[in-house]
Amino acid sequence: MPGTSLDFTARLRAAGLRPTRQRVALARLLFEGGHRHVTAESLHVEVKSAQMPVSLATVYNALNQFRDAGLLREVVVAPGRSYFDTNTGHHHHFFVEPDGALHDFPSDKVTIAGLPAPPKGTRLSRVDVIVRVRR
Amino acid sequence: MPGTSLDFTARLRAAGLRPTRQRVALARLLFEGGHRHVTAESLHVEVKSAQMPVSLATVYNALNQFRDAGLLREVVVAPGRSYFDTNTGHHHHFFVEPDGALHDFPSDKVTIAGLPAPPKGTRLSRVDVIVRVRR
DNA sequence: GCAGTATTTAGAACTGTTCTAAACTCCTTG
DNA sequence: CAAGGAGTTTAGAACAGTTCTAAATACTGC
Ligand SMILES: [Mn+2]
Ligand SMILES: [Mn+2]
Ligand SMILES: [Zn+2]
Ligand SMILES: [Zn+2]
Repeated sequence: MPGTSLDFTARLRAAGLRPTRQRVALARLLFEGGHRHVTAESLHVEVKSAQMPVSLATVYNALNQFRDAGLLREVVVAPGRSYFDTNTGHHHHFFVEPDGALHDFPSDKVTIAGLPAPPKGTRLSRVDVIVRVRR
Repeated sequence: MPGTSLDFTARLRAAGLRPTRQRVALARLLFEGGHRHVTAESLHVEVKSAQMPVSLATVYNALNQFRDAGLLREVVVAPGRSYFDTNTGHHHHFFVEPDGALHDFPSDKVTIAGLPAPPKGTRLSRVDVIVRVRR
């Protein structure tokens, strides 16, 4: 029976997180469809309107834990608000201002050549490309 | 007499901003040396310790006005804090985590090929490349 | 100099996020 | 199939960064 909470229970356990009612509900919203970009506030609204009340603090806790567990990645594109991205693979973003909408694009067709070497004493961690667009 | 506040007075006036004592002091700190990346808080500390007390609200006002006038550009790389960049030309950034240090690199040696077309109904505004590195 | 508008300022307000500590729940063990 | 205990949730307080308010002050054009 696909789409069941059993999947998420196992997935959370594998990530070292107890599959609580709240985390399973959030994981289902986040992971059962296609890739998503949410903010804490938007996910909180969503989980509340799905007859599944979860406190805002728990939404923040879960997003941070999911990110730390590698289930989500955090995207910083605008001041004062973090996006969480269910697509943890290599990819980049369009950011539509002023809406705040994020759209993925695959990084494998994009070639970035000529990047200088990291500053002395540092190792490369990630390259983010943010293509800002306007209506 | 180079390095005088006269330069900044003229530059502010040209940007449509009255050259007040506070704005001239901030402009001097920002623009008289090489390119810089500051936060409101860091600039506030700096201007205070230069026997030139300016309120934090004024630092925020000035940074936003300088940015709106095209004298600065705002860089968003970390949640909860904005950087302001005196280098308004085309360039990209190394971001050293967890220090929060920003380093410029020129964009003219970097080639980004294969970027997809902007989403329907949007125009390209800017492409930001952030190379995140760790110690 | 004066008038009038722009600017500055301290402090309040606001937003997004984290913290606190008490209540609750999952899970292991007996 | 209890407890018991560690992990989790929660409301609300606290916090950090930023913006707002409205009264005082400083530029500027006359
Ligand atoms: Mn965080
Ligand atoms: Mn701003
Ligand atoms: Zn994404
Ligand atoms: Zn820069």
